[in-house]
Amino acid sequence: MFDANTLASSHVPEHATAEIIPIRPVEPCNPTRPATTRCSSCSMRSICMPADLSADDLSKLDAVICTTRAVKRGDTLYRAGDHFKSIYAIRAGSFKTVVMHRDGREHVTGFEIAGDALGFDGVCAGQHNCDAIALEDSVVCIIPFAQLEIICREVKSMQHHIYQMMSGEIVRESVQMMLLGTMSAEQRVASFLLNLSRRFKTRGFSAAEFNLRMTREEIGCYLGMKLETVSRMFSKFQREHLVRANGKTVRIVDPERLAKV
Amino acid sequence: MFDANTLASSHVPEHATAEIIPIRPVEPCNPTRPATTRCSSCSMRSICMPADLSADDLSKLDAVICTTRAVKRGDTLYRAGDHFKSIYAIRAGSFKTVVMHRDGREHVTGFEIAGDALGFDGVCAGQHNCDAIALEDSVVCIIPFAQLEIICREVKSMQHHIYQMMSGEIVRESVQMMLLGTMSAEQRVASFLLNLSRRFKTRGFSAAEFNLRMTREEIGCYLGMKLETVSRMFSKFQREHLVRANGKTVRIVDPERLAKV
DNA sequence: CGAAAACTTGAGGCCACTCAAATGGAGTGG
DNA sequence: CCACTCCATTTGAGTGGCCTCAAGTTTTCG
Repeated sequence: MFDANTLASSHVPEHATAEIIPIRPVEPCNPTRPATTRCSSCSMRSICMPADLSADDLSKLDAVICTTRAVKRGDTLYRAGDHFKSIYAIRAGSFKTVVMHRDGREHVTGFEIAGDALGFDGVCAGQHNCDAIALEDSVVCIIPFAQLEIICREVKSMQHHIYQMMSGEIVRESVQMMLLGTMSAEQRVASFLLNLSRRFKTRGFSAAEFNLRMTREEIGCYLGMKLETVSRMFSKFQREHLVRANGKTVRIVDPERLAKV
Repeated sequence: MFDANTLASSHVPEHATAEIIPIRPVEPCNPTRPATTRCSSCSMRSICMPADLSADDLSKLDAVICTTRAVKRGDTLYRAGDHFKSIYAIRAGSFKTVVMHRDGREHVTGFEIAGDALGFDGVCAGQHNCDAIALEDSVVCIIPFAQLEIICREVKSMQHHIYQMMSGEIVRESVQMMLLGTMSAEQRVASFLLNLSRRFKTRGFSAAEFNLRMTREEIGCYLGMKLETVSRMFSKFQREHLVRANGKTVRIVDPERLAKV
């Protein structure tokens, strides 16, 4: 088996593997064997698809989502301006989405990890609105949107699920706008760490300790501050025994007090 | 006829009516007659519905969207936590959407005017995520979401249109995140004015002169700055002959230079 | 292993905030 | 219609948080 969990774990650096605790059993990764990409047997299904699909519905999905794509660290899955054709479910790895202003200014609009979907921004204008860049070697399921629309006309729960996913993105973005509009640098970094923690936990990893796949600069660009400020906040939290940060490895020591910052 | 244009115009304060130039003919408003709310005859249709609906499709829409609701200035259309049942198309007037943090901090996530849709944030969790508050006496079309989903399974172009609207909201929010994350106070206010201008123009009003329905404080809360700073930027633009602002009345004198700020 | 990239920390400056006061405008009641 | 009140807006003065610039250290990766 070659599922998302296996891959995700296989990309954790050696020195940190012991700290990351997958709840689901981890099976050995066999990269020589072609990926069997079927929603019906995917361990990410509970995260990226509705729960109540029948066997019949699942076979429809399997017929549509039959290809995956590997994206190497630093490569783009799509760029702003690219023709929109598919959305992508992250099977393994992680991405950042970046919007660019005409004057060259960049802003990171989100970090997406295994189980997240990418690409809904392209439906509106028929072309993507941001760059999606892999933060590590990653694998995505390719979901042709036209075919997904057909399924959604046939399967009510799929239809509703897609609406929920898009609505969820709207809600997450509005929360992020509040963060950017009203919070201090200290509060933003605290929120960021707790948010990542919660998402890792949902996916069966440790909520307390994890590895950041993004640089301080990328975090800063996401939170609307400079990389030096991010670094200072990490140091501050460390001094206050809220967090232990060692480079990319982060341990949240006191989540309650961190939330109250 | 009792359409959105008529209403919108009827709410423009007397002293400003002459400045606002509707492109479509304005018909007299007759508030004693019940509103005939039919998509098939609504002048906002080109803004809030797909262009290529057949007569048959339109009659399906008319069967679903049969009620409107008047919301007085300052009243809420819905609140965060309210059970989600419908989305709303603004027929006349304008709204702000506000998210609130546990600690009482508020952030304005958007200003919506006639032709815009409201409420997609509720699909995700089955309850609304923000408050929608009328900035002036307004009228919305109520669109029960469950029934809209049924239409979307039957009418391909409606299905696609809803996806486009939600995607559009995702894109607008990501642009706003960039604004909040990377721009100076001066640039934010300039973007805000140009954005409003463009939207008024799309709806057949003057791009150069319009009335703000929101206070400086609400603008500041939307742009992530204090009301005093908003006021200072207005004054600054006035000194530089980019904008003429007199209270709520704004005239954009030099849009090109304003865009380059 | 070596070069490049990422990270940390310090010093000083600037933009937006806070606090304060005066002015203007809208709505209300006599 | 006017006086009054309340809220919104403008403007000024001073402060502080985050940015800029810089140097040194650590980590990553070919």
